[in-house]
Amino acid sequence: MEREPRQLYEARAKVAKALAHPSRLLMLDALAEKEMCVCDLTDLVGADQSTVSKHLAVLKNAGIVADRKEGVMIYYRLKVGCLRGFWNCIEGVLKQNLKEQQAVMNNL
Amino acid sequence: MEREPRQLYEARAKVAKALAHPSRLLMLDALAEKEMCVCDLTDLVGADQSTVSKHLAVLKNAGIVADRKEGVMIYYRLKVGCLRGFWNCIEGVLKQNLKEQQAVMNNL
DNA sequence: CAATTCTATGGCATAATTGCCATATAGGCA
DNA sequence: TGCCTATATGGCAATTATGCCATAGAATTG
Repeated sequence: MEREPRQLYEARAKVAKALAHPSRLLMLDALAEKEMCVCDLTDLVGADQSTVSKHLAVLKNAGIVADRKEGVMIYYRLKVGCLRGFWNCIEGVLKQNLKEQQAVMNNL
Repeated sequence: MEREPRQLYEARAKVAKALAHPSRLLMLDALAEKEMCVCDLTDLVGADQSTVSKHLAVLKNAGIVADRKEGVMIYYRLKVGCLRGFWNCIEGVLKQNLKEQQAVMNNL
């Protein structure tokens, strides 16, 4: 039962950190449908363009998205297909937690 | 194409934040095999016991682990089954990224 | 009860993240 | 060339995360 090297967990943590922000998760959800330029994503998120640009840099650096230049605009696209299923599973668990908590409240 | 409410992304971000630390990921990997007490996890991680306790509180608060008291000891167990598959997928993507980067380096 | 062990919490210093402003860079167009 | 648009980056202040120490609480044992 060898534990895997610390390096692996730092790599994973980098990905998890990139996911750990509501605006970035919102953008990823949008990018799951189609690629979008920074201007589109800026409208979507409703933050300063420089802020969105930095968020995208985080996602790109983590390997979660890729970009493509077309004229002046830069289009970002999702590179990872595991997110939808992952969040479905997580949300299932959290919903179950809620039910259990409510059951406790009701003295079940 | 309604976007889901901001609340959802904050809930997801909370889970992602809980995952965003190498020590916590190491513990989760260990807990995937069997439940462990705080003392076991403290040995595993090699940090101060109070630090490990706080990490566990983060995981518990995010709904990722649950605990059980037995005498003086508190056993933590994994509550979420999606992690193994998620990291497999992520690591597959990252490995692919590496290959592509190397190909670029070799002027393919 | 006293002593010991296991775990959680408060407090604090350090480090990392976040978001905006200002500015730089680059492409498109007159 | 000059101007406009789209994007990225530097810098800074405010917030949040991290980790250790000291300590508190709870169960066990003598």
